[in-house]
Formats: sequence, C-alpha cells, structure tokens
Amino acid sequence: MSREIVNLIQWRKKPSCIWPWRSSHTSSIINFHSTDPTGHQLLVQSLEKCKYSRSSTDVFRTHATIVKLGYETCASLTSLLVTSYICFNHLSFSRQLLNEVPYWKFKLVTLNLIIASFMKMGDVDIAKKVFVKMRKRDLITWNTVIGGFVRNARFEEAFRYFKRMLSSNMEPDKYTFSLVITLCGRVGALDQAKWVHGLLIEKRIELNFVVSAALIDMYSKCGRIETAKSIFEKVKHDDVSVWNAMINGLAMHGLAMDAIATFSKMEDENMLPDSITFVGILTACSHCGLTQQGREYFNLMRTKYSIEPQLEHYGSMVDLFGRAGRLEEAYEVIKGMPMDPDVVIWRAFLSACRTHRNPGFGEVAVSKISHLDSGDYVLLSNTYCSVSKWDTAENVRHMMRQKRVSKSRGKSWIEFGGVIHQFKSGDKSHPEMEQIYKILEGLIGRIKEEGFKPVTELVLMDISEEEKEENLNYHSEKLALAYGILKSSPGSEIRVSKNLRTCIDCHSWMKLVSKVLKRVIIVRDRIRFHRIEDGLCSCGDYW
DNA sequence: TTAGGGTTAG
Repeated sequence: MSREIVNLIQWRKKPSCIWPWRSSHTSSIINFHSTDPTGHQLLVQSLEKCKYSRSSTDVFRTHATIVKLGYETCASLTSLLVTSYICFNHLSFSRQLLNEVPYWKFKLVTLNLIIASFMKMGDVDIAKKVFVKMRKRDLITWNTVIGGFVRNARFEEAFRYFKRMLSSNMEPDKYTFSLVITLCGRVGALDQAKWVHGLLIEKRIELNFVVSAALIDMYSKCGRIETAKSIFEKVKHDDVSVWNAMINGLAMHGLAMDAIATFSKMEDENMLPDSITFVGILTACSHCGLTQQGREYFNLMRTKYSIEPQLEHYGSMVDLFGRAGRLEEAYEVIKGMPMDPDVVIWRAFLSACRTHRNPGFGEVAVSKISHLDSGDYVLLSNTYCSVSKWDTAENVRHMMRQKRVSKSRGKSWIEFGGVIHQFKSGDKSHPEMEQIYKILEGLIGRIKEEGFKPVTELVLMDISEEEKEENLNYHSEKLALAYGILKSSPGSEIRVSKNLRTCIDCHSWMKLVSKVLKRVIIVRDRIRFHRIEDGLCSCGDYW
C-alpha cells in the first residue's frame, strides 16, 4: 500500500466508518460549487481519469467530494466508484459501497460490470451475491457469471448455473457454449461433455474456430481422442488454435507420432505454428522419449519460425531429458536458460531424480524451491527410498511433520449414471463400500495368482513388506476401478480419473487386470492418459 | 451503453 493511502486511512475520525476520507481533511481534486449543474458530469470525468492514475488517492478524494456534494446515493457515480475501487484492489470498499446503495438503483449494465470485476479479482462469493440480488438478468449476466466460475475453478457451480440458465429460458450463445465446453474438459466428465455437444448441435450454434478448438480439447481431455480426431477432420482449420488443440490432445494421449504428423500437415497447409504449438509438440516428444526430435523442434522454433523459447519450452526440454534419465543434460538446459527457472522446472527435474534414483541432483532441485509443498517432500523422500536410504527419507518425513505439511491425499473419480463418485486411498465412506471391497479383494487374489508382485518400494515408510503391500492395495484408483467393475457390464470400457500421477504399482496392476478381465481401462492422471488394453498401456511404460 | 469464448511445460 502506498504512503499516500496509508496517510489517507490515518485520517479517519470515526472508528466505525471504513471510509478513509470522512474527516475534516477532505479535499477535492476538482473545483466546482455544489449547485453547479455539470457537477455530476465532472465527477464522472474525474472518476474516469482515476482509472489511469497510479494511486487510488484520487479515487478517495473524488469519493469525498461526491459525499460532500450530496451525490452519495447516485447509482451511476456509486457504480463508477465500485469499479474504481476494484481497479485498485480495494475490494472491501467496493463491498461496503454496494451495501450503501439499494440494488434497484443500479442499471443492469452496471451490475454486470460489477459481477465481472469481482470475478476477475477472484471475489466469487460477492459476485454471486450481486447476481442473486439482481431483479433482471440478461445474456451478458449469465455469461459473465458462468465464465467467472470457470475462471475461478468453481466447476460444479459453473455447471449448475448453466443448467439454471437453460431452465430460465435464457438462450445460450456461442460464448456460453465455449465456456461450458471448456468446463467439461477441465472436469473430464464424458457424459456431460456428450450432452453439451448434443445441445450445441440442437441449438445450431456456429462452429467457429474457438468452439472447434474447445470441442477438440474437451474430447481429448475426456479420453475420447478418436472423437477429437474426427471433429478435427470435419471442422475448418483456419486458425492455429484448432491445430494446437489437436496436437496437444495427441500429446496428452502419448501419440507422439500422430502429433508430429499433424505438425507436418500444418506446415504443408502453410499454417504458421505459434509458441503454443511448440509446447504441444515438445510435450509429445518428452512423453515418448523422443529426445532427438524434441531437440530438433526446439531449434526449429528459432531458426525457421523466429519464435523465442519461453519458460514453458525450457520446461519441456528439462522434462524431455529428465524423463529419459539424461539428468546431466536436463541440468545443462536449466543452467543455460536465459531467464530464471521457476518452481515448475525444478519440480520436473526433481521428479526425474526420483524416477532415475538420483538423490544428489534431487537435493539440488529442492534447495532451489523456496516454498516446498507436500509433493516436493514426498518426491525427495521417495528419491531416498529408491536408493534404500531409509534414514534420510525418514529425516525428510520428520521435517514434514515438524513443519506440519501433510501429504496430499490421492483421489480418484469415476463417472457413473451422470454422477461423479470420488474415492480416497483406503476410503470406506462410499455407501456401496462393502461390495467394492469384496470385488477388489477378489481381484487382488486373482491378479496375485497371475504372478503379480507389488512394487512395495513406493510406499514411503521403512515398514514391513506386508504392511507396505496392504497400503498399496487400497490406493484410490484401485477402489474407483473396483466400483467401475461393480457397476458396468462385462467387457465394457472403464474410465478413471486421478488427481495425482498414477503410481507404478497401480499401473502394472491395472495392466494385468485389463488382460485377465479382457477390458479396456482408461486412466486420466494429472498430466496424461493411459489406455490400458490386453496387458499393455498406451504410454509404453514411459511416463 | 456493460463482458465475454479457444489452444500453454509438471
């Protein structure tokens, strides 16, 4: 907060009043008399100017003048004040103002603007309150509020408000649909995605490049890469974002060669790639171990397309070498970066150190991360476990306990009958848990008979083998899979989503399950898809 | 006399 604002706030006379200027020190930045008929206009102009000012002092002063001249209840000035305070991040002042003027005094457009401003600042609950109190709402109101929920990751509410919009007979437009399509992709809910797609066709919404890109992305993120491909074939390829959505979708599914082929087709059709295209193509290479091609594309960016690599491109390169076990080269990339590596890059490096059992480099990565989160501690501790340094691993866990950092718990979801069922590791809260455990235990026995050996090294603590095995058996993705087996018909595909990366043990276990039960299992983890069929996974065990 | 849509490293 600037010195000026601090001074202004210190002017306060009445402790119960939040306004910093309500004192004898109030001054006006414009000179006119209260009877001046153009006073209102001048105040409006003054507030408009405030938006270009560096400090909020001018807003405070104009606000003081507004009150001094008796314009306090003027809705148009109040709304300008609200948005000005939002501009300067003084949300408490904006909220207070909204309480002082009755809503019916505001025009619809003003309230829309207020909702948009609060949503932008992340104050979702206030925006929601304004929406609830509104007597009239238009298409802009609905789009703003739904978009606000999506922007602030309040997915469930976004979907609920979309349904409310439909039942209140407000016709959604292409903007509403692109928001809701994006939403379905973020959640990864295929049934909802199909329903929204059907509605889009029914309402004859124009399939422009934004909607097309969103649809391709949605189906990719819902595990339906074939549908995404067929949409890509049908729509116009007139914008780079449509290509980017396809390349990124293919990368997410580990289809690096298809992503590369799409890139070549793009070049053939004289469509210029942008920096996002290269993020997609580098990701595709890194997820499939194509280090040489990755390096070539990284160079191509500069030499052929004059695109300067950004942080995320360097991130992909670190990941490319890191995953391949070429930790020295990954470290060289970090050291050679023209900008400071961010925490994402160090975490990618740390993750590679865990996979390739290198605690030395792991310590380097950890020393560079200023605020370690639970995942970082777990990765480091796991790195020590991977080389059997149990004492050091325990020290890390001790540090975690001391700092009261708890391990983020694995969660998995499965969609069934339009409902998303969530499971945590070792969870017993689901109403059908008894049957779920029965199925899971039966399956564990059967898979063991097939010769499956649990990857017990993964369980962090240095405890007995038996305990470790018990811990692994009830990982959230196994519970979700068991629920899928319980609810679906034999032979049908089972789709599970997880908030973290799939663990190696669950991955090998599911490969055997797919073979024994002759079923396709699709697992969407934090960063990619695994399509498991007949004992093999689309990731080729490289992830 | 308002706001707003898509693709982005782990």
